[in-house]
Amino acid sequence: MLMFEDVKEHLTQIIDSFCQTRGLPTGKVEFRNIPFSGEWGIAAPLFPLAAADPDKSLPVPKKAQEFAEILKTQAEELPGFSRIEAIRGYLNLYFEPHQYAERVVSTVLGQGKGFGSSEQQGKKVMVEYSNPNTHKPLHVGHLRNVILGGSVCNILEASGKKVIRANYIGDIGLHVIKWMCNYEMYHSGEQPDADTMRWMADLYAEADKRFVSEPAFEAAVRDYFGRWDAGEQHLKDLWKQTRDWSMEGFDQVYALLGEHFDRIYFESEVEEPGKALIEQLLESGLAEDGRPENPVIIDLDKKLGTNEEYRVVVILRSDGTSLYATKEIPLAIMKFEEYDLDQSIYVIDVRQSLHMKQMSKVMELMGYPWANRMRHLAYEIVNLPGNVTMSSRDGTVVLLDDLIREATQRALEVVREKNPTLDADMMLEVAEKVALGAIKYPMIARENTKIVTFDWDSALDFNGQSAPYIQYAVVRANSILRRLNEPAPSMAAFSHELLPVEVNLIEKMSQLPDVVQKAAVEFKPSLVATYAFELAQAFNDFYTQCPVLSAEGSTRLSRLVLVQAAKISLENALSLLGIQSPQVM
RNA sequence: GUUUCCGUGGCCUAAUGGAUAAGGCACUGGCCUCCGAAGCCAGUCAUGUGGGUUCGAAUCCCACCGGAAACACCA
Repeated sequence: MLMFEDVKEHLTQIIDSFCQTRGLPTGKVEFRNIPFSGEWGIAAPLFPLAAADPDKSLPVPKKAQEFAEILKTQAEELPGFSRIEAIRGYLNLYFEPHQYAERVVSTVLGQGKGFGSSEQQGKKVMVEYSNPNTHKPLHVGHLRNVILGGSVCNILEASGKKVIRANYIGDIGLHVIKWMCNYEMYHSGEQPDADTMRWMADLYAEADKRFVSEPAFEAAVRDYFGRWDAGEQHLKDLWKQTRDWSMEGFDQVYALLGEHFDRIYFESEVEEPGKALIEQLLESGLAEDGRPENPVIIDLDKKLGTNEEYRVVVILRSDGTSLYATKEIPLAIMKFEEYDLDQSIYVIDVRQSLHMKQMSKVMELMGYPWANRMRHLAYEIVNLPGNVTMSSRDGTVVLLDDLIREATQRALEVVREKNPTLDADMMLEVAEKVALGAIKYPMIARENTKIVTFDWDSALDFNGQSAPYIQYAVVRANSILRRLNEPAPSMAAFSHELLPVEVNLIEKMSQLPDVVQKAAVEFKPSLVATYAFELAQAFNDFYTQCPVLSAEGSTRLSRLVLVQAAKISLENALSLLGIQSPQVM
């Protein structure tokens, strides 16, 4: 509870002086929330203190209870608590509910959109994410990366970091050559239609199919690759044009998802610097040249004296062409030189863990002091039911385009049914917000290291633990405020008897700043996703049990400000997840 | 073979080493003359196995079982 540091400090002083008189070490006691609902306070488990007592005449739980009872009498002078109890080795302090309700609600209302965020501390962090290949479609697997990366950026910003959103685009390679070759042979002169993404994707699928099934086409592609390497101008022009189309398609999707980037890196711009670096690595003796038979490698285990831990990195093919690692090395350097980063984060799926570990080690061996400030944020992939990995080759991918379209269509049907009086534009706007929320939420609502299984039924389910459930709570709150025929009060005293559901709602709201901090430190948007759902649950409990507009006098006023604060908290939590809140649905 | 990740009700997930393991889906039965039923209430069912550390373990350590992944010219 970030908002009640002063209370904790007082209590800490009491406990510390108790420790000093008994000859016990200080700083052993940490506070936690009381896990029972309906009451509101902090708890101090005294077991660590009891275990540290050299006097072992009593078992730890009994001693903890004894300490709790002594501390209870000493803490009773503290203001602001309605009740203090010593039970089962815990010292529980229950807040005076009205006072703290006012404190929480006025903080939320005072900070508004900033509630949950902390002040800037000047630390600079780059987050690289999304990283699509041009000329290829985006599918549901890419979605997890974009949503996770974007959300991590939001959360880091809210925690007080300066964030640079970076995107590393794969704009060269076999996939690009295949696409261009197929285009020139079968679609020469054609232009993308309004749905650029889709058009590019269809042509890519066609090219890939020909590549594996038509030997003549495969031969043509190889010929193309040769001409590309020779630097034929015509191909460069075509490449630039088609890459632009692909980038336009990405921009459409990013706009729809609400994502933006501060810095775009292209693979093509780091290829030559990479090759130059390889020469340096060979001169310094770090790399070994096996050409022409074998590739250029760095044998990390040999250099470090480790055994099967870092393995071997291949940094240049035996024919002298570049690889992933060739380009990663200059890119990492460029980032730190350009931005003087405190941290450089890579949102990349878990299968590249070894590779990321190797890259960081290579940087260290090259003598860069920032090598240990690179961090791989690994996440598990998105599977299909039955543990089937999505593969563009097997045609098992679920295209992002199709998913968004289908979800929006479904959402539109529901909106039309629930809210038939809305005009058509508004219906579509609401349907998009609901659909996108529903799609995004499962991508970040579980731990990064757990596999997400995609299936259409649950992706299009707008009930239960889902974004629409949380959005619905916002809409309900908004509905109350909309029906109010007078200006909403800016603040009110909480003098009525608070029901347990009101206390729970207020307590949940108060936790947002803590949740954001923790999510930022651990790079876990899932904590915010879970929190947002619990907050919505707390609001729904409140909504069903506490009449607002029909309540009397001060109860009505205090509930009105509570509704406003709850709405702000819900919207802020959703916004950190990259999910928008409709006002009606 | 080496290494990493994951094992919690029928299914999916949650729980700074702390109190009675929390929700969602599905299923069954209730709740709209009352601020929006995309909601609420009620019911059945769970920490892979065996050790260890600890006052206390779903959580930390070891072993095993089961699943996934990575490990020299894909990214």
